[in-house]
Amino acid sequence: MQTNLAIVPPISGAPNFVGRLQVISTARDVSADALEAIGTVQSVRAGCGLYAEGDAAGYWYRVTSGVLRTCKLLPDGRRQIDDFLFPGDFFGLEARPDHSFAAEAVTGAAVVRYSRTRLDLLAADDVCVSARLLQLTLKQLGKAHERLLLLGRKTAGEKLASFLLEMLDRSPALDSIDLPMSRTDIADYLGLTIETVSRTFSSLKQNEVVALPNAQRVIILDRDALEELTGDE
Amino acid sequence: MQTNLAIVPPISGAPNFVGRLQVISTARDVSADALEAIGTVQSVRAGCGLYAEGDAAGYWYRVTSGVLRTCKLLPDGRRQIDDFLFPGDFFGLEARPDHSFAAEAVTGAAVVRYSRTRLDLLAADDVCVSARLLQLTLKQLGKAHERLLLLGRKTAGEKLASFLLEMLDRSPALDSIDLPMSRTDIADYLGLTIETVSRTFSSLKQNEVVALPNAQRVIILDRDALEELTGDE
DNA sequence: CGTTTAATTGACCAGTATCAACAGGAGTGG
DNA sequence: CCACTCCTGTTGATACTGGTCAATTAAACG
Repeated sequence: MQTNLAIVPPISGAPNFVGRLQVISTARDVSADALEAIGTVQSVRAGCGLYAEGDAAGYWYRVTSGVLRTCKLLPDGRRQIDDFLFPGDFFGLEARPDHSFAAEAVTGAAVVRYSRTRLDLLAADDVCVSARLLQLTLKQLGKAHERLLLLGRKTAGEKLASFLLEMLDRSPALDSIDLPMSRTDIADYLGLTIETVSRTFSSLKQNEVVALPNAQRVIILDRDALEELTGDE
Repeated sequence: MQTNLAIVPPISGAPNFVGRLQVISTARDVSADALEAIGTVQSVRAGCGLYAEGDAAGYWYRVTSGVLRTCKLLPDGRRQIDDFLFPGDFFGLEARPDHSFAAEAVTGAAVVRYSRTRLDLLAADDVCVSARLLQLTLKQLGKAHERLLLLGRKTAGEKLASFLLEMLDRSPALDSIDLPMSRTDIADYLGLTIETVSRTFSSLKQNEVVALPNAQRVIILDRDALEELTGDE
């Protein structure tokens, strides 16, 4: 899917770590300026890991381009994707000293990373920074709770409908989506198998709720129907 | 199960709101003191709601006694319990101006509540407070992610084993649990039905992993076996 | 083009849900 | 004190959603 996939192994079990660093500074206000001053750019190839579960959580990240995923694994290989991360999203800040989940690039991606210790110093100094961190974390918590309901109580059809509307929200287009992730990723995000995801897509196509010119592209034909199908009224 | 259940309707759909207020102050350090100074005690009867989904999120709460639950509902009545809250736990802080989930008492309970606006003022003033808020929120986020894996990828047996070990951690005893919540609550916490929860309990009893003198009491006979059964090694 | 990988589709199966009956306590009233 | 009722939990029979295994198609890459 990506031109560089052949160079580095895109296996999620043991991802490669690739990066190149460079200082940037995109000032907006005082605290944003202070924050940007400690950030360095890092790029990750498609399929590569940024960090693994259990790695030291020394940095906090913001996506500048591309898409990443955070995920957890059970010892027997079952996987749960916690979140897909799009440009503008933050991730990697955790309560414990090491990461409780892995972060991997879905497509080629670039992130800005901030040293956790310097971030803590900044937060200790500037109330605006700490308030912003809290706000962002609370937003993530709210999203996680929404997903608990999805995973615990929704049917396959409701899960996929919710997913498509979520992706549509993040899509530049109003009525179409270009899915950057594979069916396997979607399945592991929704707590389903790839076959069920595929079948549910086919059913949406059959019922003319969406059109599927190819596996990546989704054209929303009937947004109202899709919203009905989410289960949350 | 509770003596006052007959007095107030314990229906989760439309919970009653009962409370009584009183200023307290349990100082430890400067910021804890400042925090406690703005807290008021409120008590909630078993089965009653503290707030509903959609209510203004004007307060932040800490449990002092009893057990509560936070939950979300789908329009057709399906319910997902986000968390059970025990003494010492905090809840109710959210990104948006109103609550995205309801909070209800499982048993008779007492909470301390802090005005959100006064909390924000305190956090803006005292870096210790904001750091503590962030730390607590990050811890909650970590727990939510753990639960995503449970709901998305674990089997009924693994879910119940994980649940029992979680409850054991919070239990005063080392090898027994007194479950404060009903089978329905456990089912809605684990994304199962009450029948499956009951059957899985019976199977654990059959295999002599636990003993069940009555529906509330669980005696752990084989902790190692229970840990094996969680799926996360 | 041939090769490889991802996605779809089909047949069948299993885990969990659903529906229903039954058992065990707790509270109520005679 | 003993039925009687109500409520919660357990157990059984059966159904169905979604999983598993396998074959096929489609797309990507050299």
